Amino acid sequence: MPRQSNTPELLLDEAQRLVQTVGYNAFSYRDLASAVDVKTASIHYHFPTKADLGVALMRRYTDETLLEFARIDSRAKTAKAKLSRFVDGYRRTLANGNRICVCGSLAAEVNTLEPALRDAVQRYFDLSVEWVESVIREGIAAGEWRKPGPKAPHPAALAKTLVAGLQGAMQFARITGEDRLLKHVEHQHLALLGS
Amino acid sequence: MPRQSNTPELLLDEAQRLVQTVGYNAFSYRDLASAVDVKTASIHYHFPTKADLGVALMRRYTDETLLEFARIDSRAKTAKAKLSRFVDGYRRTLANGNRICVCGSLAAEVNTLEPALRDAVQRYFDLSVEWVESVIREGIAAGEWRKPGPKAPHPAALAKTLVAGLQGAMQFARITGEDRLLKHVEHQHLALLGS
DNA sequence: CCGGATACCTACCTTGAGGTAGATAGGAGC
DNA sequence: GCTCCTATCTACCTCAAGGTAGGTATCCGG
Repeated sequence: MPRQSNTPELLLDEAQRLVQTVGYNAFSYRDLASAVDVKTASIHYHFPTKADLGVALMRRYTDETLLEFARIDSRAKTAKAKLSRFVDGYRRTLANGNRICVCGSLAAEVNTLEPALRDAVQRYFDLSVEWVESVIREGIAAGEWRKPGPKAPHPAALAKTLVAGLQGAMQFARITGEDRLLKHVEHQHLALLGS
Repeated sequence: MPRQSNTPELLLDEAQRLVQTVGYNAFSYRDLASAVDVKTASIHYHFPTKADLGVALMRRYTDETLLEFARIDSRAKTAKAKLSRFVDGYRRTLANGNRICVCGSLAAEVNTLEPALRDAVQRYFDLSVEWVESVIREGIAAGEWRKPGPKAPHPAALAKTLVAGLQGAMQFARITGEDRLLKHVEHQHLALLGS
């Protein structure tokens, strides 16, 4: 028995997969147990309650997303390229077994979640919108896009509709099989920005 | 004991409210029973299984929506006015106790639903998109909006992103408290149409 | 006024949920 | 070699889920 097992990570992997495919309320410790091949009591050892597991999952998911933002910031040259990579993350998620965003899934059940978990979801959306908005402002400052006015909506509004639109598009696409929807959302926002 | 009770309707009312606030998997026959003040066995009398209740709910919800489309078609003069009324329906839903669309809620749990229920959700989205697309084509034909081209996306794409965007916006708005998001989505689509 | 249908009830079942108590195996440090 | 800690196990608990069996009250049509 190793002093440090990676069981918690394996459990979070499976929990994330299940949240993204069936939802938070629809999976049980038994599901996790059979997938990772441990007993449910062992899961309670690592995550005393399901809310603890949910919070741990959200922490990891948020950290990974912030890391991804940093990666995009350092590697993509233009604001347009940054947005494109951002949307591509959603596309890859959907392509990976018809998953949707963890927070898009939790958003639908938000009124059943522990406050700590609900707060984590809200924080994730806030961070996403904040980053997207900064990218939009950067693109405007760099002359890639036009300034807000009668034709171009404000960056704050565009950032929110992009994030919300992508979440909705993933759920919609998963049901209808529509595979170009995320691209449409991206292109429409680019068009509104004037590029 | 009346020969025809309205218990089924009351049950569907409460079931709909619960789907829109906590989700389909998060409410039980006990919840319905206590709200409508009957016993769970009576609910099984009207709706033998929960899937039956879900299907009945979707039938009613879809019928009401189609009726609403017909009302809009007969009362609104311009295509722009039609879209405005359409979006206003979502706005009213959200204003009514922070509810989201029944199908937006079910969409997140779609992989846990009985096939019949899943089909009903897909049909709802198909019907919505179909109607929105027809309104957009009507607006273009009437000269309200510009034809699809390099600047204006195709009606089919716009219809899908509008429906998906509104679904995402409702879920996003419910969490963040953002109240102008639906308007933003509407205005952005109008801008893309050139009005 | 009686038969049958409707709409409800009481009482119960099985399953699976989250969670707990306490025992056990095994590597790390003294 | 003993002890401690980590990680896991077996065995159990309570509760609530969806669902069923069978009874009963009420009303309507004949």
